[in-house]
Formats: sequence, structure tokens, C-alpha cells
Amino acid sequence: MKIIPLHAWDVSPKEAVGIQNRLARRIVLESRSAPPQIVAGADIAFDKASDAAFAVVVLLRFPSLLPFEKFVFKGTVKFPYVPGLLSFREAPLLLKTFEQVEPAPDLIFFDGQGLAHPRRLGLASHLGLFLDCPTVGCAKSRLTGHYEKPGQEKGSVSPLLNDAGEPLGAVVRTRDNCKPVFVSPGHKIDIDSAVRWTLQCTTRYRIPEPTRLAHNLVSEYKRTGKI
DNA sequence: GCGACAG
DNA sequence: ATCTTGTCGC
Repeated sequence: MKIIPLHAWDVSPKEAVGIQNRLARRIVLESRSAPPQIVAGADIAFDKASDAAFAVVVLLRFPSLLPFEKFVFKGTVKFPYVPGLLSFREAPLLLKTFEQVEPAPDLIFFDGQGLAHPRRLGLASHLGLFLDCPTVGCAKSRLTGHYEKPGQEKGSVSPLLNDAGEPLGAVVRTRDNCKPVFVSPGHKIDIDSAVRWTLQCTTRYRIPEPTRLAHNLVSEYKRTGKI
């Protein structure tokens, strides 16, 4: 895929916040109506001992959800984990991986937030701009926003709102009696579509197949150390 | 000052 | 995220 270098990544936390505020205005919260044909999942794994990190992108057919291609990149990460600045820690490695990705997917799932971010530019939104591709953020826990617990039944959805009452995303029950996931649009997609595709990409597990498979693969690469 | 805080 | 076995529940 072609990457659009919107800015440098070796910046200070303060500069990072400024970049987020500036880029957030470019996010498009609208989506084309057609279903995706190819969806992707991306994730990163860190090796505690060495300072190596692995990034993986998996491509799956939709709606079969059968994986047919995978890409890996091994490197190091320097930016620390700071709540709200996750993309500055993970995006560099993920982008190196996306440089290899072909064909370009129609929708990409990330393990993290999209719009549901303090400055409305979570990892999924940020990378959506760099890749100029529809993206969805599917996080395992909340970063910001308030909500009412969704029903215990798979498919139950509850809106995630900011303090002004504006919608940021949704809390989605992807499996009966299981902790819900936090879904929010990244780029070039609306909230309802993000939730719909997330549910349609979910099988018997809490995590949607794209990111679940990416996570399994990246864990294996980290374990074996081989690419 | 205190609490919250994606991965 | 990462360090880790068994175990409770559907």
C-alpha cells in the first residue's frame, strides 16, 4: 500500500498532541455503502527481554473471513506507552508492514480506539489518514467516553458518548456473557457501519477475526523470533 | 491535589 | 503490552 507521510514520528509528547489536534480535523466519518471484499487486521507484540517488536497485518476475504495473506515486520520501538499517544508508539512499525501489503484491503481493524479518543484521533483514525483507507478501532477496554452497559446477549450495542453527549462509538457485546469491546470509527466510515462490520467479522470469540488472527500470528513470531 | 488512563 | 497454571462457568 502507498503511505502518505503526513508528518515525522520522532516527536516529543507535546508535539504529538499538537499533531493529533491538527489531523483530527481531516477525519471523514462517512462510508461507502458497499460491503468490503477484503478486510485486514493489524497488531504488534513486544519482546520484554530484547527490545524487538513485531508487527503483523493479515488479509481476510469477506464475508468468509478466511485469511489468505500475511505480512510481518520486525523492528524496535522507542516512543513510550502514554495513554492517548499509542499511535506514536505503534504506528511506525505498523506502517513499515503496510508498505508491503498488497492488495489493499477495503477495511482495516486495529486493536485500539479510533474516534473514541481525547482528541478524536486514536490509532485507527491516525493510520486511516496515513493509508487513506477505511479503518475501525476495536479496543478491549475504554480510553474515554461514558456508556450504559449493553445487554448480555451477543449483538447488544450501547452508545459511547463524550461529556458533551456527542457519539464517539459504541460498546459492543461480541459474545454472550463476555466483556464487551469498544468500537469506534477510524477514518472514512461512520459509527453504525463500524459496528456492523465488527459484528459481521466476529465468529465465536470476543475479538473480531481480523485482529484476533493478527494477534495470534504476531505472538507466534515473537515466540519463535523468526520472520 | 486526585483520579483516569487504548496497548 | 508483558510475566504465567490452573480453574470457574457456559
